[in-house]
Amino acid sequence: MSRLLIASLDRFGPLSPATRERLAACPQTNETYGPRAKLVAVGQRARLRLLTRGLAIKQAVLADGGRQIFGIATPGDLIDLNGLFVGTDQEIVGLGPCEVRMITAAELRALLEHHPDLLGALCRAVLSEARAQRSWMINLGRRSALARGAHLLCEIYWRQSALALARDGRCAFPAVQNDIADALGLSRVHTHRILRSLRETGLISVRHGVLHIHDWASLAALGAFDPSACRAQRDDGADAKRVHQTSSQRPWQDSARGL
Amino acid sequence: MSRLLIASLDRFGPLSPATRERLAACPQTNETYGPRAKLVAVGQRARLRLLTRGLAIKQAVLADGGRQIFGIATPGDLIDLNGLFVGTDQEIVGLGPCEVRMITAAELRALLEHHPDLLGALCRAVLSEARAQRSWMINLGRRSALARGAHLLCEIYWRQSALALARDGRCAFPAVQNDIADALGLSRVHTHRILRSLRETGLISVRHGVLHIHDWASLAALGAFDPSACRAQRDDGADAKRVHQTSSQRPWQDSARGL
DNA sequence: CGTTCGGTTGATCATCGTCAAGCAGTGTGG
DNA sequence: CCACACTGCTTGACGATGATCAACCGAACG
Repeated sequence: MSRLLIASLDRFGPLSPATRERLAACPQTNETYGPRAKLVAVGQRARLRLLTRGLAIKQAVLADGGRQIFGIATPGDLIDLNGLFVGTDQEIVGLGPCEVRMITAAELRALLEHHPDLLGALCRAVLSEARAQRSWMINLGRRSALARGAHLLCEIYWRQSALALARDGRCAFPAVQNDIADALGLSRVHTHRILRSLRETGLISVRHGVLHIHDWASLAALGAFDPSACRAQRDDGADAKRVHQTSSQRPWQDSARGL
Repeated sequence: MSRLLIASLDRFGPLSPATRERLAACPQTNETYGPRAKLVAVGQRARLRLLTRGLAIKQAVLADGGRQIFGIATPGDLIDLNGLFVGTDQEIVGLGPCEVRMITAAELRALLEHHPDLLGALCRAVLSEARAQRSWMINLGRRSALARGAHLLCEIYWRQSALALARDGRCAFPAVQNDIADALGLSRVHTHRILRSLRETGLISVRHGVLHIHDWASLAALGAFDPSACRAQRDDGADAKRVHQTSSQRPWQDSARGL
């Protein structure tokens, strides 16, 4: 039952059949978390933790008690890659209820030793995360508060939409205003005003943890949202011409239904 | 003459002797750039470009003409890792005059195919860059303009200090105020005021491309600077107990002298 | 000698943070 | 069933922070 993990890794580059078989034979453990649970703590080492259900935020708590959110994780994301070689420096906290699938640390070590193409896939995943971080940085550094908010909501929706977790302009977003503030680098009060403004201009509404985007075009324009920054990166080098990308598409959507 | 490249990679985890030999046999080309030259353009693929002299900034130019700087590169940094599998999304621009050493794309491809531990080192380097980006994000999102400026200057100095490129509170920093503004997410005018404030309180001075830090303790406190976020990450796993770390320390300082 | 580039300054205004208070929903214990 | 606390949302008032506009200066350079 490890199709999920294989498919998620396969997004980042073709795995060899041998590696895939070896992964399929890996014993995996499943964990279910309630809302606001800490999925990965600072200092933990990687165990190929795969988020299979729910949304999670990547964050750091600062010495002064503040918090900066670095990004969000959606189903299919590996959330502990930062701990591959040294302990993680960011923690992962679930927004709504979450499910995580993982293998053992020993298993991961053995896998990495014998299957170099797995390391390649992980490397691509890390590069992809770094790219997402740069997009987030642009949001923090170069946009007004209103545009930042619009961009964040676009990303939330777009990423879930790519996983078939969004429909009719609606998707899950069980964050409180405090979370949004810490993601945008704004104060709690001002974040509220931003959201109200977006609501009053008819662009969005948020209720009961569900984000509803009424006017995608205007919201994307306001936030200068560029969907291309969200795509996973496969190797477009020598063997880029393969087209088995759509073969095992989105196998996690079954287990991810029902927000 | 490829000791530089090997040592720079070795920072990120022990390379096998075989890989090291293979790297030593690699033909490398050297390039010299004048100030403000573009070292890596958007869309380029990786060729293991190693910055051997000078400072460079990692940046993106936005659709509206704006610019966000994601970080700075110092000698010993691989500046095109983002292009490992797909084209880079960030460009690298030299501040002062720079030198870059690189291998051919074909060579890199061959290396990666036959030496999995090299991919491991690259993966660590990418993880390290991602961590630096998160530190940068905290600066953008959670600190006041003054603290942001102080933190940036601390990082500039600290990183060069680790390479023996700083002495007596002085180090190279040939950036114009516009660069600093785009690094901090501030306007040009306000950046000037920040710098003036730091100067008038006796913390720093900048003249002729040389940063002079008069009061490190106060500057670090003001910027909440945490040096631990700058260190390279070796594998602290199974084989962490090795102590040959200081063996070939900082071999690039010879070629990096004379800013 | 004019031009360009970068630094510098002041004035003014918009944005955003802080403080303080009230409100609605939810759970809890008496 | 009702007080009570608690959490998160909402609002207003005020002040601090930072952006924008405009102008000037000095050095480097053709």
